[in-house]
Amino acid sequence: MFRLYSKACEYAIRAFLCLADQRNKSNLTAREVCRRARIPESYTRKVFQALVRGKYLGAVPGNGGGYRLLRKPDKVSILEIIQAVDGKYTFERCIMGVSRCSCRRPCLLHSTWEASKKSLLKELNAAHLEDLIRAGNYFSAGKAKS
Amino acid sequence: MFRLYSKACEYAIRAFLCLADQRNKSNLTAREVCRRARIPESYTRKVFQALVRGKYLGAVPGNGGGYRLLRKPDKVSILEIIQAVDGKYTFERCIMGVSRCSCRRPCLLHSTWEASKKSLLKELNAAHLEDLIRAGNYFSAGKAKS
DNA sequence: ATTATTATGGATATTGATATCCACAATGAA
DNA sequence: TTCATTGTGGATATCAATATCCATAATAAT
Repeated sequence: MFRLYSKACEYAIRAFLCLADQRNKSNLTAREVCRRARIPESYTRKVFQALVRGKYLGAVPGNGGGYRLLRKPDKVSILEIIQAVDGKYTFERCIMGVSRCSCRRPCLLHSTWEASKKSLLKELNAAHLEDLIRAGNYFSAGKAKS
Repeated sequence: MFRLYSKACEYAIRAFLCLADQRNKSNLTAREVCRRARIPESYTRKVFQALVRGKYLGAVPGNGGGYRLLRKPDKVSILEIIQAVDGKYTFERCIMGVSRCSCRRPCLLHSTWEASKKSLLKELNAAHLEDLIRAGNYFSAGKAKS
């Protein structure tokens, strides 16, 4: 079925929003982030590791340690998070599974999808963590059903 | 990662285009459709079964039998095929996995996604089998990598 | 009626995404 | 130094999507 992004990515977005909300305060442990964001801890830990390697998160091990956002919430778009977790080219693969699909050798849905994708990416690129938190539904957002 | 639709759906679209191209001629066996569309036969057979139940395809068993499109190619949109295979509500599930997400109780990405989805569905609804075949890239479309 | 052909439905195998667990390294506090 | 705390990395488990196989039913030709 349709999926905009992976589960790992869903958790990352929720965690980022949590960490963005915590900005300028002390860092948060993985346990605490996952508790607040209501996402599975053991799995999300793996996601964090990748995000640390990608320089999105800073990690401090040991007593008093935890994670913190390395970039300003108004500079991190949802599109960036998706690409950081699901891969830079997650939206570039041919939706018909044609390996050598391109404008010159288009698959059957190439132009249709190109048009749709353009507006999709535009929206995702325009949505920043800061905006979503300001929108005010941060704490009312329900639990993700894992 | 991102997926507009399932593999089953990808095969259905390719098969439908093949059957639409065959319109007004005799029906085609599953084997022949899959050979022409370059999709795995054993799996696609299962997809056909569902499409027969959904009244999209007509099936004739026995010698000389096969499948045929029950509706005119200019009346079948890509969106319809997707919904027939992946479920009518495949685009309606909350992308944040929030079970009770709605306009009144929006998830963090609700409005962002609603805007994106609107244009996406518009494109998919406007693309009909007839159009895609007329576009002329039907036979040049490469093999899907299974 | 017999045979060849074709779709159907059930059962099972394979694969990738998701999820969990545990030993280990790193850090701060006592 | 010793201890509690916390992130890291490897291994493994679980689950849903994908894929394959086989016995059976339906149909046409002979």
